[in-house]
Amino acid sequence: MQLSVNRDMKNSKEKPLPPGRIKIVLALKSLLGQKDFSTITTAEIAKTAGVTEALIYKYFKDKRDLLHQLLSEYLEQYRAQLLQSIRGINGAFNRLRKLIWYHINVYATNRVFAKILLIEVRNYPDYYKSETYKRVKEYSDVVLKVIEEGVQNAEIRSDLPPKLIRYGILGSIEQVCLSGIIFGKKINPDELTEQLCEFIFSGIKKESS
Amino acid sequence: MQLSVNRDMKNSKEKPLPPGRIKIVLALKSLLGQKDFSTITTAEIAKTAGVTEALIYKYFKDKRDLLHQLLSEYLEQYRAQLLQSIRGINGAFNRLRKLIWYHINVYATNRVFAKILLIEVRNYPDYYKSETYKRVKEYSDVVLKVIEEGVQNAEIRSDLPPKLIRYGILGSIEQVCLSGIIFGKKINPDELTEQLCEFIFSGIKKESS
Amino acid sequence: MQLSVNRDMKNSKEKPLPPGRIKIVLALKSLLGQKDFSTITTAEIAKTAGVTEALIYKYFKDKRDLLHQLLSEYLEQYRAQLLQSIRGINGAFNRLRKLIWYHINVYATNRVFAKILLIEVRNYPDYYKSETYKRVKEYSDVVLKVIEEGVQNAEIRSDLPPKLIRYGILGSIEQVCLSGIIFGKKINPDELTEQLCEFIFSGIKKESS
Amino acid sequence: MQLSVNRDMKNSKEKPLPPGRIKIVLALKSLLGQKDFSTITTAEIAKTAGVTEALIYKYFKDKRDLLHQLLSEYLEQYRAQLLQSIRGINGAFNRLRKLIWYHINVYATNRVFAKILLIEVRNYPDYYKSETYKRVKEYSDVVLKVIEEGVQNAEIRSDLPPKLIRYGILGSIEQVCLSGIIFGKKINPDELTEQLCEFIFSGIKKESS
DNA sequence: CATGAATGAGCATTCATTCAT
DNA sequence: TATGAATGAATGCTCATTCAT
Repeated sequence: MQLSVNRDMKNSKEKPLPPGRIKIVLALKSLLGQKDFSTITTAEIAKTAGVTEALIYKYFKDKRDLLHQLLSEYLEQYRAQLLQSIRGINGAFNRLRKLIWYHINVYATNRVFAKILLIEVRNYPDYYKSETYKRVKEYSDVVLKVIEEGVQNAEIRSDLPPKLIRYGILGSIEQVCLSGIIFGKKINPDELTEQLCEFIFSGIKKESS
Repeated sequence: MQLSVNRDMKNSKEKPLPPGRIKIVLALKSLLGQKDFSTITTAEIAKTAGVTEALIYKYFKDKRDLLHQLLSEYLEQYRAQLLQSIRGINGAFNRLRKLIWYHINVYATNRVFAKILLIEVRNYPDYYKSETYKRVKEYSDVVLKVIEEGVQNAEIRSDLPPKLIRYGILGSIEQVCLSGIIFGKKINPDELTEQLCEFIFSGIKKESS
Repeated sequence: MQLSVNRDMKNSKEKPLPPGRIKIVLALKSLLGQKDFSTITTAEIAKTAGVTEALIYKYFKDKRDLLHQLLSEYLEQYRAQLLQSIRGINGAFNRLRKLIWYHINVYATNRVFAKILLIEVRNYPDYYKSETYKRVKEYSDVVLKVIEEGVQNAEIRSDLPPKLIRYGILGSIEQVCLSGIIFGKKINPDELTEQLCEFIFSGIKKESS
Repeated sequence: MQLSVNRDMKNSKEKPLPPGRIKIVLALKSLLGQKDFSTITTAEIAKTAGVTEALIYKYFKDKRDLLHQLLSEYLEQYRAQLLQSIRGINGAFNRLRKLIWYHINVYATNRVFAKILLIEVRNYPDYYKSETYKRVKEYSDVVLKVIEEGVQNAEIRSDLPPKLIRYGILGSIEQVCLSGIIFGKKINPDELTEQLCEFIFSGIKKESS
């Protein structure tokens, strides 16, 4: 579940990211584990990273951009792992179950990522125009694809819009994880996956299947 | 559901609060509807209230104290209304249903209050030592009493600690309302009450009754 | 050595000072025993006095004026006591000894007064134009008179200007008391008087006498 | 007697201090010549220095730290000069006389330094835990060494603890300079040194020598 | 690739003071 | 005689950000 930050996203053959940049992102990641983004100062990030504050602005437009890029790197990483994790699994429901488990497990094991995604970025009005939001959509498109395949294979009801189903799935996961994240409680992926699938599958499963 | 801030809590015959104080509380209330408490500045509060920043510190120890007092006033108001609303209702389950509905409805209709109570104050480590927390407990004691009466009247199982039941009820309400509050979605009190009661009642109802 | 603040200075037959005023002066006196004048706030004075801040400005032009008036009352009190204390004493040297002892004793027993007089007021450029400074001169005129009488009675050298002698006496006392006051050490009036007189008297005493 | 602030203390080969920092220290030094530290504002310091207030906090922890660092630089400078000035002088008494003169002369020529050291810093309770206090002790250790050498060479009585003697010397100098500093009177180093030595030497000189 | 130096705007908070009642 | 309400002007300090080198 470790995220490699020293590789460029689009093409892993490209030259590695400069060490200063890596250190900065690593520093923010570490700090986000301890406190809110809004209470983290650039001075703090620079000190933790062992670089000067000015360097942050060499690589990132501003403090918020740094957060967004960190999030992007996480998202890209998780999207790739997600794709990998459902490879070779047959049946829409088995794939969805795996997918739900993977998603909950990310939230359960990476609180920093969960906190950013579920809380921090949403406060900012232009989040939905951001590059980050694009990546979030890329990520959720993986879910959509699995659903659409399930519909085509006549496993999933065709009278519900796939997007609605995806919304239901991701929304439920969020709702279920959110309070755990906010109040710092443990999240049990196995149990939650079980409960959630129980609910979702019997809701969307075609009667005849 | 409007909270009257211009009356003293303990004794409605006492002299009215000074207009500046009222304006300040009103200003914060209005601003909390638009943005996070941490991003609201004293200058902003003062400007919105039409008073000077200094006046804030005449009536409140500091910015946080202002938030706490606002919350206190809400809590006292709601506790009184809550007591009023269950008067004349017979049966522990009917009382609980009313109580749950009332509670959810407060969250649904007063987002500012909900946001403060469920998110803002919790970040502060000494919240649990605060005067505000005392009022929260006063409020939740009303719930406890209803449960204990239900136990005494043999309506509610006596093998579960009443405090645990209260925790379950309030916890469920919170969990259910939290994401609605954070993501600004509508909360439907009738529907949620129905679902919640379904779950809670069949869990705690005595078999023999 | 208690200073009665409830009587007007110029005429003891006049009506007593209003209780609010008395309380304010008393409050400042008490606070000056604990901390510097510059760190004492009007809010603190008012609270200690049990009155509102506004009342301070009914009786005193400003915070500094309050200090000056307190000092004035002390000075008037001490001048009267000083005159009283040398009554019936014969001989310039005996009178001076008494006078020096009295002066040192005031500093020793009333640190508040000493601190104001020796430190606080001097920082203010217009102290020398103030009403307070007039009273200080009135006080030191008592010393001057005793010296001049000593000169006329041929007890004290006539080749030294009496004002210079007075300056020497009061200057020595100050110097000797100052460090005690600043560093909070005890001041021993008997001992210091002895040493100071030894020095001063053998310096200014006429050879032939 | 001018203190060069643009050089590092430990190693004169090190890179020079940034111009902003120098300007700030210079500005405070200048302002301290005109008014009390407590009445000097950061805004004033910044304006006098021709920099922004924020820069003060880049180089100094807070306003008080700036004062301490200024004092430290003075102290280090003076300690070095003091060591230099007694080089080549033979005999404990000659060395002490020089040392006393030097010390008084510093107070006489650098009122700013004298005021800080004798008045300002003492009000702060944690002065005695500060880095500055360490330097003061370093400085006074020079005095102690001279005394101890005098004892070993049988010039100074060995029945008195050297530390006591040092305390007596420095204490006398302080007491003698203090009122001059507070009341802004001139201090005559030659005369004061003469008087002080007269007193101290005949007190501590060994009978037999 | 990275830094040292510097900044502008803002922050919560304080304080002496005023004035209508 | 006394007060309750309100204020203007600071105060020490922070923070994200810029830019020449």
